[in-house]
Amino acid sequence: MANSKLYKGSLSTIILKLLDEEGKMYGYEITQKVKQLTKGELKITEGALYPALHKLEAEGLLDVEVAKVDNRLRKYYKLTEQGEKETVNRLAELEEFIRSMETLLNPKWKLL
Amino acid sequence: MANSKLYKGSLSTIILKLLDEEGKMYGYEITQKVKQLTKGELKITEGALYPALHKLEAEGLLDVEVAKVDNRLRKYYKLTEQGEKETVNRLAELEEFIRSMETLLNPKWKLL
DNA sequence: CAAATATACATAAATTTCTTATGCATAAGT
DNA sequence: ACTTATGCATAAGAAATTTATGTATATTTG
Repeated sequence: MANSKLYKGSLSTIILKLLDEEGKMYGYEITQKVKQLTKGELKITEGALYPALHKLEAEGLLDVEVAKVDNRLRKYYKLTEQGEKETVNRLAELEEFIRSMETLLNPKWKLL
Repeated sequence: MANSKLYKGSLSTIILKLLDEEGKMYGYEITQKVKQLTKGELKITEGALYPALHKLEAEGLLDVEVAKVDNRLRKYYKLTEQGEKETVNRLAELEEFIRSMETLLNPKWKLL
């Protein structure tokens, strides 16, 4: 996998948001969903994803449930109650960041 | 200084964009400008800013010019020709990232 | 006028987060 | 048979930042 440009810090928020929308997902599914939704612009690498999932779980924001499909293992993650609250916070933070970036990138202030 | 949430990777692009708009700026001025434009949402710390400026200079994207104002030192930075080209690229990348994030955060896809 | 704040640069240690490189295993396509 | 897709995982290294300092001058404030 080559370039993706994720801007460090946004990954866990993306995960939380997807789980909030989809209810439950497993790791591989998340990588494919992000690739599909962003038309290949964002590629979540496994080396980033799995540690991130484990961390979110350790923080008590995710619950895991193991399933076996076609003799292959899947680990389904879903938000805990605490995870849902934290999702709200992180989304607000990320959206605030995006608004700030747009302010900087669309310099209406140049006119002032 | 407390929270700012810069999302690693965006700092150098912010610097390049500001210099593209303002022509030339010195470090401290950049921190204040970002704080002002984002109404305090984004705070560039000095520990991040100065190494970033030095790196951009080392990469040949910035030129420096030292000035003394009120017996205090200022290092004015401005884009080199190469810096102007690179600014275009990095802005495009960052805007692409923002579009991707908005796709993920505003799930019209939930309706599909 | 002494102390605090603002201006202005800088660097180093530690932390966080990610990339790259592996590794294992099963299923499906060619 | 071989490659690609599915599915998990970890470790080493790189990159970008935070936090903590350090130095120095100017201005504001009690």
